[in-house]
Amino acid sequence: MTASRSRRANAAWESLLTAHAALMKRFAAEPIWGELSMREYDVLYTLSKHAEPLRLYELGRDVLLSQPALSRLVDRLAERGLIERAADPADGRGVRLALTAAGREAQRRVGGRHAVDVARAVAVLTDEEMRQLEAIGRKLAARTEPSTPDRQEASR
Amino acid sequence: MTASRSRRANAAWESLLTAHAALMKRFAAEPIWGELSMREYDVLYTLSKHAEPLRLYELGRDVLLSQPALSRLVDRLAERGLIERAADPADGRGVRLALTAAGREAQRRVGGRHAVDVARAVAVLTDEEMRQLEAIGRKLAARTEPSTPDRQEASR
DNA sequence: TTGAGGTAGATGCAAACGCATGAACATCAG
DNA sequence: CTGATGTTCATGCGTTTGCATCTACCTCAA
Repeated sequence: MTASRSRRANAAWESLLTAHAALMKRFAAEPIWGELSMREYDVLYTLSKHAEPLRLYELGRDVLLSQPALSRLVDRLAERGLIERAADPADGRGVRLALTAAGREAQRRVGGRHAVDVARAVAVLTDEEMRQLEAIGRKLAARTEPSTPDRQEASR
Repeated sequence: MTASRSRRANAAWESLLTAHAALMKRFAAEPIWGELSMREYDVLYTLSKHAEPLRLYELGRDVLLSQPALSRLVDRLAERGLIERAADPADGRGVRLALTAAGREAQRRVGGRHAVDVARAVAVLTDEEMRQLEAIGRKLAARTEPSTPDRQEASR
């Protein structure tokens, strides 16, 4: 990897970070969330994308939260009747998480309003840029297998 | 705004969110951070980008953290000798925040290692995509003035 | 079949966070 | 000059988070 390519990569990542922070703040300031925090909405949204119940660790892939924090967040949402926990018949350790009717309704209600704000914020991009961003995000999120396996031992 | 454009905008934003979460997790798992949390590094990095001391609220624009949380994070970094707080002579309310020598050194040490990981993660993109991402991020972060000023009153 | 090692999720606890609010200063109309 | 309003940062307090660890279960070689 050349130095200029590394510099460009870091500039691109910083740009993504800045945009993420700026838009997250803008969205958080919108009066659309009702009694859901953005993180809670994130969990409900992730569940709403899947027809099948999700395992906790599957949720954890999408939500930027530690496993214990996610476990307790799911706790609270279950106590509030928005999520249903069920034991996984195929794996005695696991749980199957699904939206309840109330949870789905809450996700739809908030999600509809949030989508409007997202569309407004992203509207500064051209259609072409939106397509580019979607493609770039997909490539970045795709797990790259460790090209240098000895990185594992490089731990402190 | 057409419905298809809104859908594309939301897909693009979700793609950005997913990439952000995936890469943040990957970076957090790297054994490069020493005694700095990623948020602490973020603050040190932001300060390192500016020659002049920063005000707390200026830091807050870049760091995704509430003002009280940022105030206390700065507290801790100052106690550890990485940041210097000084009263702002031009504004009795404000503080001027700057890296100490130790803070700059810590930022450089961790930043150098982190940049390698960033470059590796972003290397899945072509040069052209890196440029696109940088441009897109810049456009998204640029504050769009409220096109519909009556949104202010639409608060609950 | 068994037991060693791995994985999924829950829990104790200290640290950190967000919300509401306070204190100090700045600004500006009258 | 003065008081009303806005801004900047700090602090009290209840909630949430992360780290370390625990329990329960799964997997698989011997």
